[in-house]
Amino acid sequence: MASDTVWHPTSFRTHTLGQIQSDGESLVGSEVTICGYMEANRGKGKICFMDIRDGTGRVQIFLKQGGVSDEQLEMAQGLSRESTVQIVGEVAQKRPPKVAEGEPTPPPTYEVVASIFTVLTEAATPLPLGVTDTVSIGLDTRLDNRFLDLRRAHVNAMFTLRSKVLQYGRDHLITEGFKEINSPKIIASASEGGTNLFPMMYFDTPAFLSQSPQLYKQLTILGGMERVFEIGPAFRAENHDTYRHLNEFISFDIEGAWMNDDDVMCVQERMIHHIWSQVAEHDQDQIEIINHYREGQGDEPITVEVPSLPFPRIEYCDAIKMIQDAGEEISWGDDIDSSHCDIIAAKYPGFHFLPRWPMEMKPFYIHHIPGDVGATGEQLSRGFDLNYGRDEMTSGGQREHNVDVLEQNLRNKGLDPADFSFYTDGFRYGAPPHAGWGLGVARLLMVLTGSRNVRETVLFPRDRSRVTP
RNA sequence: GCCCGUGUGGUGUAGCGGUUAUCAUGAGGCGUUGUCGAUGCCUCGACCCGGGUUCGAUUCCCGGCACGGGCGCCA
Repeated sequence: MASDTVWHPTSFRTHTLGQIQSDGESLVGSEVTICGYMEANRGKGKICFMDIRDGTGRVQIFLKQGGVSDEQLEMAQGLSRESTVQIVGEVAQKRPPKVAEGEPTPPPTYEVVASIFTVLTEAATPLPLGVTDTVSIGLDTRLDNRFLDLRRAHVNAMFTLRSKVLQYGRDHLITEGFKEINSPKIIASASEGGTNLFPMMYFDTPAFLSQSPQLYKQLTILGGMERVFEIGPAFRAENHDTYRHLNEFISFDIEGAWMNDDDVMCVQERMIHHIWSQVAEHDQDQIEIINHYREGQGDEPITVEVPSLPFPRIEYCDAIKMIQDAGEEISWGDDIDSSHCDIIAAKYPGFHFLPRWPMEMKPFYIHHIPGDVGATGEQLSRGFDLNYGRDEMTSGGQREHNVDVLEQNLRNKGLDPADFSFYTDGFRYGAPPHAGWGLGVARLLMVLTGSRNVRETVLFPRDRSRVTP
């Protein structure tokens, strides 16, 4: 729980469980009203111990005959796990658990001795998945029952970290003068050829779900906003089905005026450095929760290693050579696929940029400097990727700001400039050189949390076969 | 879309041409208990669907569906 959070009392509780854990000493003897999910209950007969959990922590409730009514005691003892309860009671120091000879005495912890016990809602049994059970659970079962899966400590920690990552990234960009924007997600035409779009009807007009804020963030730059960013959804109707692809994902996008590809790569590495530093400084508790779970599963613990700056830059030409030297069949102009990325990742296991891709492989809006050619004399672009290990995190680059070149690029891709007039018109009245990138939030979270599947880091993932819940 | 694999209690698993279908977790009951991975005893709960081979199929074969892994695709 963030120490600077102010938890105001609500109609249902005077204190959070986190407050009782952390401020227990000063609360001893005072009456509190608390709420939570019942995680476990022990004891029959004259007493009952109950562990309850809310979004901030866990506390033990002690119920005894005479302390609460017999009816309430019986209800507590027979209550199913994950039922929600409300307790009025007095904070007390827990009796320390028995420790083996020679073991250090644990620090004092606090419990609530109940005087009024109320069941808010009773959970059905059996649970579709055990919130505290140690058995592992298939991802499909978890996603079908995400509302329960999310109650598991390490899953909750993952999404707490996700929130923090977005917060730190946002904070950093704001300190560099970026302003947050929102662009439309219902669009009339493709942002470019290639990617498949989800079609829809916008009243009587055919329309699509947006695959990228690309063209809109550029129009905002042309409008003089100088530096902008957006955290929003992108939709792609691709038939891919892998651990790292989804059909709806959250993209962290920036665009800045008077910048080239090198400049925005620097923005990106500073931002990632800031996020990792902040997590390492403030969120070790969440990392430890995840590691506690990983330990139980026999997985290596994760560590937040703040990457050093600058990130390595491996230009496309050098990457191709590196792959060829490893004995792979690849030639200039080929895409660098996952198995090739493994070769690069062997030498550069962390974050690394891959700048200067061939112009013919990049979309029409990417800038190129005429005469800036690769080893084979082919035109290079000012587009780049950011990878972590084998996985692509980001695509970015400097954008073409000359409208004549832009229209020629469209024609070179077999597209009709007339279809993009809503976009190209923005360049006719003075356009600053500018650059930007789009970062996959879920993929970044995979790196941070050690997840092996992107679905783990998305609350309700949308893949080729899943639209519910 | 292609290739490979898997489908067994609520959950996660073991196993087999004829079994009382294994274990863990869970659920229900009784007892004990300032417990804390509560505990002792008892009980409950499963072979994805359809077809075929066979005296007999959860097991073998075919099809379907679902899921997993890999690839392709992908700003």
